[in-house]
Amino acid sequence: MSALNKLKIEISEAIKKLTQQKIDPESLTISSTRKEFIGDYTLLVFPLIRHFGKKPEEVGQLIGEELKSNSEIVNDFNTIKGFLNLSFSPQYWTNTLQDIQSTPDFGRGKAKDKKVMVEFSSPNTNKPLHLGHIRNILLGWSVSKIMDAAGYEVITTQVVNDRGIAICKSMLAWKKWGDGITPENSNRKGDFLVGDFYVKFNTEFNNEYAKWQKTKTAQTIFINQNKYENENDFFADYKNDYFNDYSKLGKEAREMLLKWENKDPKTMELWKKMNNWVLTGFDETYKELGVSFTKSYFESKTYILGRKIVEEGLKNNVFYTEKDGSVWADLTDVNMDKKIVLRSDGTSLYITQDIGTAELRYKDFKTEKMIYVVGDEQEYHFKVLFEIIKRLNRPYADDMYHLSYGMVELPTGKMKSREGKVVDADDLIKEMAMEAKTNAEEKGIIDDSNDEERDEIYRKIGMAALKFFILKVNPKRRMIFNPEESVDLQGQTGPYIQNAYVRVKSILRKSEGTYDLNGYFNYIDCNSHEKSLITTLSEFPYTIQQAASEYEPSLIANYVYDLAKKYHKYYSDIRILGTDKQDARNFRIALSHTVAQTLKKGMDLLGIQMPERM
RNA sequence: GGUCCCGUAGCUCAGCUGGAUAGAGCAACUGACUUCUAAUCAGUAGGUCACAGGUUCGAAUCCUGUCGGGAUCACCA
Repeated sequence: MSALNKLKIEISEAIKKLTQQKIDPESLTISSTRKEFIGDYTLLVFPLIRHFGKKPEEVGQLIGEELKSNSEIVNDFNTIKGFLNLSFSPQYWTNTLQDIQSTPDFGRGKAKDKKVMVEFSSPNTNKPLHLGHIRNILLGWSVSKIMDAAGYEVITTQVVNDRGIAICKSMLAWKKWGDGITPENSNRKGDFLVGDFYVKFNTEFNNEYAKWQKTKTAQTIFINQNKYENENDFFADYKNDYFNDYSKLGKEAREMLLKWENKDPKTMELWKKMNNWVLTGFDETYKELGVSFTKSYFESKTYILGRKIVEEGLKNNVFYTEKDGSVWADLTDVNMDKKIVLRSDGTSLYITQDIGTAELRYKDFKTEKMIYVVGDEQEYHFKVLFEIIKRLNRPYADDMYHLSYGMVELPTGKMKSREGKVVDADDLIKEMAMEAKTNAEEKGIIDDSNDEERDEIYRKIGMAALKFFILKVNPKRRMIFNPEESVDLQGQTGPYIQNAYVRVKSILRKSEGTYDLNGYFNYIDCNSHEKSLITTLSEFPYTIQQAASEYEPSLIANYVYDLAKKYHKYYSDIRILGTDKQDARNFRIALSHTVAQTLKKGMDLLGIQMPERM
């Protein structure tokens, strides 16, 4: 990039010389020249013609001649219509490669002296992590890596929803039908075991509900409403009311929640036990995914937070009290509704909790920037939350962002964990590694390593396929995930990029001791592949900054793919080691080496590891 | 109904602040491994960028409207 900036300044100086007009170098549009034309970079002259009062081609000609005689970088040019194609001096390319190669942390932004918190995952403790969580976790982790590379200090957090009616359902079912089963005595992973009972509860509840629907009470209720004509439609919609008003199981679950809130010792004991099963299970899954958290927050400890801030806000007229004692924020002046922040009985809500958690995190880490990775169904919630925090005048209020992403659906429709209709994260991870293995065995590759090493490689390949598949698309898009078909190992995929890296590693192994990574500085014979690779390499820092400012891992994914693609092409077109000229050989190896390093760094930003061979 | 997101090749997706003939991958068909790893490369075919207007020298990109898909609008989380 620095060379491009230099070029822009040279151009603006040339324009000044020719027209006496000052032009902001940043306003110039320069892009790499399309391969159909001769040149390396292209300046768009259309926006400049008004300063000259001449035709685009004449303007291009004038600027081109000026650059050719005075610029350090440009040594030739041609104009086509309003496009000024500039060719760079041979030395430019070796210099640029040398710059990149000699910068160990190439790509990293300057330290920004600002802490950013990324919250992601945030699971419930009543069931295992599934495909939906995977998208959330991968996005969150990648964004945190990107922020880090862009120069922020990053804190990763999750808020574990370990309380409420859902976990009580699992607890109740375990008590009723569990017969003392544990992860240890059943050899079932803890989060799955608890999830089994969540499903069990719902199955039993549905049975109970189905029976009840035939009773006189139920039929009377159905007849007395006039919204639904169809009985099934009505009862589908009435489920929640049934749970709260008539269900025996519902009543038991609510009683359990009440006991929990009153800290009944036996209930607390069971709750702690089952939560631990789940959390231990989650940790394993996180480890498999390669993610970790600076700190985990638990709702059981934070759900009362925020009330104090609400009281403070009441004094400052951010909120007002209704007649029944409930507390509200009136956001109608910014086109939002009124929002309740404290119930009439004084208890807090989801939003109250979020206000409190944000404050707690600020106290813990002094994070002035907060990113919440949460599904797009909560967009309105976060809009409201951010507005309220702004009105409360918190120090972190100005830099809060909801990274919202679309739902992951199966070909059969939405996932429903209550019905057990999900793709579990663990299963998916295993399947991916299996597929990588099958694929490799069919091809008969990876021979010179032992079983353990091989399994590790398959795991890396499988995870790369999965992670890349999810991260390469814009988060806002909904995605339909077909477990059988979605994740390829060929083409625009994680393994494709790993393969480019592995090819370089293989070359380096084969040629060890026969090259000098610094022995090419006078080499001036770059071909078009090499120029294109160097250009792409030099865009890495810019891509990171852009990905950070847009919270967009897909930009990195596309960048890395582009670089790998160019390298594969280069590799098949030119034999890296097939030259006797020492400086050419050094140059090609150094270039390959730098590409490999950049691929590795880029993939790391996606949370993807590189194997040394595959 | 209000607000927000999405709509680009049969399928999955790129397309940066408007710029040259809209690009990849998968699937289909052709070719290339005695030569640095073929999880690769080269090629053929596949497009009314949902639709209609507008702004501009120039629009997939910006604006308005329409259509289609989704989300959301709780004293649930």
